[in-house]
Amino acid sequence: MKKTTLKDIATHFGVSISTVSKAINDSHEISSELKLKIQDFAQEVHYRPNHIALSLLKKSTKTIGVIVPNILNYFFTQVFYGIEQKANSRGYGIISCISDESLQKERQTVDLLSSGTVDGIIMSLSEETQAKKDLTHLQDLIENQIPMVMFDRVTDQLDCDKIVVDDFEAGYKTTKYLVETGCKKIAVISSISNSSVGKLRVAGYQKALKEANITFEDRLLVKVGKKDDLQVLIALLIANNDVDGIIALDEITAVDTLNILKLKGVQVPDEIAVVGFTNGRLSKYVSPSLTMVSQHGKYIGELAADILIDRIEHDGLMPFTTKTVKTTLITRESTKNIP
Amino acid sequence: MKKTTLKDIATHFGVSISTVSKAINDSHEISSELKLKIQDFAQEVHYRPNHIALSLLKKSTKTIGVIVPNILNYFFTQVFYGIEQKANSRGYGIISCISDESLQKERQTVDLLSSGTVDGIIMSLSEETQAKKDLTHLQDLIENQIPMVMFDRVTDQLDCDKIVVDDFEAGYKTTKYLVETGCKKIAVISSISNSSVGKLRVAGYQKALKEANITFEDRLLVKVGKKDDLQVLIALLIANNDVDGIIALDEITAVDTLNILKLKGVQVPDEIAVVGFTNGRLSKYVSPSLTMVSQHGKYIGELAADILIDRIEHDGLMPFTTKTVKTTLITRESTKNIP
DNA sequence: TTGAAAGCGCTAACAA
DNA sequence: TTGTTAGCGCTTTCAA
Repeated sequence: MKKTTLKDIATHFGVSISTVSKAINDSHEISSELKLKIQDFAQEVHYRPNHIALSLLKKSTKTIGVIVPNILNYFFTQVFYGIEQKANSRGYGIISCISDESLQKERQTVDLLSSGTVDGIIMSLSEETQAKKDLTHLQDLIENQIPMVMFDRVTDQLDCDKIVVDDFEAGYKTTKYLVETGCKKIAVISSISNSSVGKLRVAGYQKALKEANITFEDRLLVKVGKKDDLQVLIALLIANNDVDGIIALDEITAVDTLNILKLKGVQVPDEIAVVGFTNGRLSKYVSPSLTMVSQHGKYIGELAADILIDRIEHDGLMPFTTKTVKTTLITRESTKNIP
Repeated sequence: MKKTTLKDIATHFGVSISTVSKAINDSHEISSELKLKIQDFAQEVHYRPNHIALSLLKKSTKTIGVIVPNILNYFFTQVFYGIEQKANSRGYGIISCISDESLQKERQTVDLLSSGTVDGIIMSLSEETQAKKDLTHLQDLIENQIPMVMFDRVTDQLDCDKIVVDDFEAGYKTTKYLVETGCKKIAVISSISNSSVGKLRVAGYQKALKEANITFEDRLLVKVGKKDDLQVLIALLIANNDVDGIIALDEITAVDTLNILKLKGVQVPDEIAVVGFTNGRLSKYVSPSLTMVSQHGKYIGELAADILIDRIEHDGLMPFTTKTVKTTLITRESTKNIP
């Protein structure tokens, strides 16, 4: 038993297709008697209007495309969740793509989405895209007038709505907090040193240092690559026995750092305080539990969906906006209290 | 500048639409001269065939629907990732829905997907659906001949391909392992006691007990609900000072249990060993690191996608199969070694 | 080598 | 109150 169409119903009743269409859409043009019969029958055979046909006709698919670089990252999972929730509540489905931090896959994905499949796109740039600064695929998108909102990993090169985390302020705030709790030598461990996000956090960190009259030292800015051994880098970092605070720019690094410190017999937070970014599931379960910067992923997702759908529906020659979402510092056991 | 269509190109060259179509599809029917001109132009204006129109024509959307109960659960995230990867590599997009453990949302979602949007569906039942045993929405799906593969939380009531984790064996294996490391009083803490999955794990646990000549005690089977206080339940459980092993049926509960035990000054694993289900990110970062049962989420996702796409493409009156994926016990510090 | 026409499933303007 | 027609963008016979 294949999908029932209007035509099937029409022939069944010996009426025209448009009559059935109208009946099913409860049009006043149809006699209530016929309408009832048709509606009952439609129910019976589980008639569902073909979404594809409607999309073609209306030139609107009621779905939005979402491209995230990495779904296993809790922040992105949260954003994704927020988007799904909000989109759904506003009657949109979402087709989701994971760029896997790869430019090539991002391109392929954009290609797929730009062929009429979605009414708009929400995305965050892949690492590779940010590194290589190749945005042609996205420029095409914008030329083609496909509404897009970018979040978190955005770029100035593109004209569209954006939502960014206030990473500068987050870096600033975090550093300032550490300073206030008495830290004098604060290091940063970054696994994302060539992303816009990473740079902003470091800039905020530097500003806070300056305000506290602490001179920035290059050796305190630790960049870890995929194949670097964090353990070695940290050993090096704390060899002088002077570092008393560490800011890790992602959750895993934060937890790793914590464990390495514990392993080395360093007291956290008394000897070294630790703060991490992304308030995921790990942070509150380790001990000592980690003070973290929450980026409010779910909220960002909801916001992105709202902005995109607003633009799709009321269209809009509204100017593009960039919303900045402030982070929240969630203090736990890995930092000392402000005296 | 809106989307270019075949018609636009046709009028631009003063030829017919079908000519353009053929030219773009590199048909031999068209003179290579014209073909080249058209292809070049198409390139220039970024022509992309409208995916929706093609779907309507071909009655195939090249996308599959995925319904997971809860994306914030690491196991599901992993499965999701596996599906995305595999589907993508086979030329399919995925439209994703989160049922949020709610029957109503699952129904709504199935509704959306069954209107021609997808060529097939991969899903895991929501908690509520399993509890209420209301499967009418899914029966409709199957009647409508929409290929579906269920994973993890499946049901006997539905005739389709299935992938299950060997939860019985996992429960058995885990318990047996604890017994072999010397545990005599093994408790189970279950947050999913009315799911098929939970029941199977407990059954495996009971079998292992029996084989070890340990009588099953009801008080050792702790069911925790959403609003129960785990701390109280555990206090109660270990009041007798005889429990020496705990199996937690999900990751969060495992970590919580571990922390509560540590808080109470219980030595893990010496006094009480702890094993948890779902080898997510938490387990290896807590200390002592947790021995966990890995369900191979990503693999399950890939498998599901493969099975579904095979069925979609070679169609198939092939009989439905149920694949069972064995779990792996990843031993870490929270359990003792087998002597 | 090119084009006309039909049709995928549906809606909407217009006729009857 | 019902039906006819055109058309969304595309492919595919079949005819020219």
